[in-house]
Amino acid sequence: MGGNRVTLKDIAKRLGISMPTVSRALADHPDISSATKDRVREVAQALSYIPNYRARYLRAKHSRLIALIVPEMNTFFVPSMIAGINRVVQQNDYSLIVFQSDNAIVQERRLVEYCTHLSADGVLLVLSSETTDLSHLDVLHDCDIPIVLLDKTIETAKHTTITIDDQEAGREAATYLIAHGHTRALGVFGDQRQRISSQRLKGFRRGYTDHGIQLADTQLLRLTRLAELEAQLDRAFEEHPDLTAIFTMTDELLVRTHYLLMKRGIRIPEEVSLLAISDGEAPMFLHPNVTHLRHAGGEVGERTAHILIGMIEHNSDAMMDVRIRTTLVELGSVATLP
Amino acid sequence: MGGNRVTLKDIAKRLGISMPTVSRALADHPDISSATKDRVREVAQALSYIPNYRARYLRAKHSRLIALIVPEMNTFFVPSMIAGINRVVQQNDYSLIVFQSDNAIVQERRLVEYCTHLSADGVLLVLSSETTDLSHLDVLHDCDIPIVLLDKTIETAKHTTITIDDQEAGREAATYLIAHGHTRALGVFGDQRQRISSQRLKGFRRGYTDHGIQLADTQLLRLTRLAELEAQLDRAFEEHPDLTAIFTMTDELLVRTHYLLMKRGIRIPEEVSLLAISDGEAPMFLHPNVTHLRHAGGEVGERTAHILIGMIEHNSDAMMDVRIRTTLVELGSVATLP
DNA sequence: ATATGTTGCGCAATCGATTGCGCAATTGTT
DNA sequence: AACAATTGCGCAATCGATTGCGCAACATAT
Repeated sequence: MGGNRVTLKDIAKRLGISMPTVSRALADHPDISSATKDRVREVAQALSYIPNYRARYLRAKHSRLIALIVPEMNTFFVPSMIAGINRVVQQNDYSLIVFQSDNAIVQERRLVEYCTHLSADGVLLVLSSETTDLSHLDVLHDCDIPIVLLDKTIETAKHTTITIDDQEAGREAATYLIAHGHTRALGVFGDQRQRISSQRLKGFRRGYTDHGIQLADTQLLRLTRLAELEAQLDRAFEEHPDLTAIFTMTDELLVRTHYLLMKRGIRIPEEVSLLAISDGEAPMFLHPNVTHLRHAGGEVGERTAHILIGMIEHNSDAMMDVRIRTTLVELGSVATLP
Repeated sequence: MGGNRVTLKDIAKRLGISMPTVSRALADHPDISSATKDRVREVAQALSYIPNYRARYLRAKHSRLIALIVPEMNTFFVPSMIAGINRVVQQNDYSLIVFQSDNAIVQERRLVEYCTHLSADGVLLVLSSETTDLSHLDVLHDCDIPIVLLDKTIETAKHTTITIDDQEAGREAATYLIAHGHTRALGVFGDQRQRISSQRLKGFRRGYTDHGIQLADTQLLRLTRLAELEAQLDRAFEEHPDLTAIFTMTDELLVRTHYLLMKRGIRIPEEVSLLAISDGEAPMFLHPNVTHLRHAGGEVGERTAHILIGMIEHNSDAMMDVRIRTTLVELGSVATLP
């Protein structure tokens, strides 16, 4: 109930001047005398005036709003990625608004459309696992809203994407393990319908073949659901009782694999070494700390945000395909074999 | 560049009818003949018309937008809480927009104000650790925007809050440990300036005194930063070499405590038992699985969202103070002493 | 045939802030 | 003193969609 919001008109009436004058005074326009500006500011303060952004941005073409759509707020990676994005977005006087698609294409579509409703100035999108084509992004293009795909994407020639070089990271993992004598290893990967999973697997396998080692299919776990991990791992241990190392392509897989190793009473790294692609958080609270290829969410977020803001402000629609390199963090989970 | 957005006027012009008619046709207003409606819908489709929400909600008083402000996207709890909120929000045809205050009161203030700019219909707020009074929420009240505080709050008589019964949870933890013979225990708590920390500690201590056991101050760790944990834990083990159980008040503290126990080579639960208040995720990837008082983020989120939407739609400003009960999940980390 | 009711649509105002243009009052120039 | 330039401000239009009201055209009632 209570008094409706204070508007420019209220301030104008109170001072016996016109709305435009008040508007310009608050915007520090040179046409307005400083005496008037002071009086306006004082009254605005007293009435605790709050500008109506809907009205303001009805005229302006921009909204200074950047939207981020993620499949879900995962435990790992996503939080730090959001933090990184947020940092850059705020430094540039934009506001970040975060949506969650619940890994459902229908919701992703709905949210993308909603971004146009809000007239977001730009959109950051981490694709849902259901997304197989990008035609639902056309509306954004119609509205001239730049978009950047990050982390989880699919192949595209039309949109700017920012990922790590997944294949290269997989290969590096393999090379590292081989360099430490682990010729009999196991790789744990996610759903192969996702580019991120298939690329990392591909790189990992190639890393081994490059050194003349063929990995059997049973050495490359492909999980469609996390729940399958235990059974698949059991089988792998049965078929390859002599394996000396395990590589996991994400933190989610890492913590669960680590758990299952503990459960089996396997000592790390004495009996089995462990290597992961990781955000860097989980490796620090697992014992021993896990050697990993660091793929920092914060950095990905920051770079992505910079690029999007560049696109917004320079109105550029040049397509880019940025690959962020991972860095090796050596901790205590990989043993060197003779 | 390129064609600006399609507006009602474009559709009207194309059909030789007026804007209001188009508007009403799209809104399925009874005044409009179904023949006209069909033609309008067809053209709207063809031109891929997208309504401008800024303009629409400039007149309407509401925006169907609900804002959530969290200190940070933590690894634990927050993600599932957001998921829970999102579920209810969407069911009720609102959109959730998430902001992050980075645990800074200045940003929290800025974001609260931004909610008024956006004319959000309601605000959910998890207080930053720096927040000690709630005067910055007055602007929301001025704009008649209902607000609900959740999870991390401070004492307030003015605002609806939803938390778990922190003190009771702390007491239950103590009671459980005592019931299993753990008379010499250690509690690990966060910054005591936060209600959530002080209440849980208070309850835990009281749980022990209720059974005639006085806990020494060195048995109640109060961390202002996570980095202090190792040193404090070391000291505690020195002073209480005979302790048999550790309770951690959050997941963050749990995973790090678990790590430090592993590092010391302490076996759980044979040598030291472990109990936590937890979201339920971390306990499943630590070995052995950790017995905990379940404090599910999803449920908190859902209930909170329901309450806020109720406030929005019934325009009620009745103050509530909801306490959600935790449930005990017994896994393998607490031994029964003789 | 006149009065009354209904159907379908348009006019104009409105939401709150911004902006191009014009105009009066003041200051400066020669 | 006459003219030009500057200063400070207001009028009115604008952004895009919505809504109260009015008004034709047609159907129905008496």
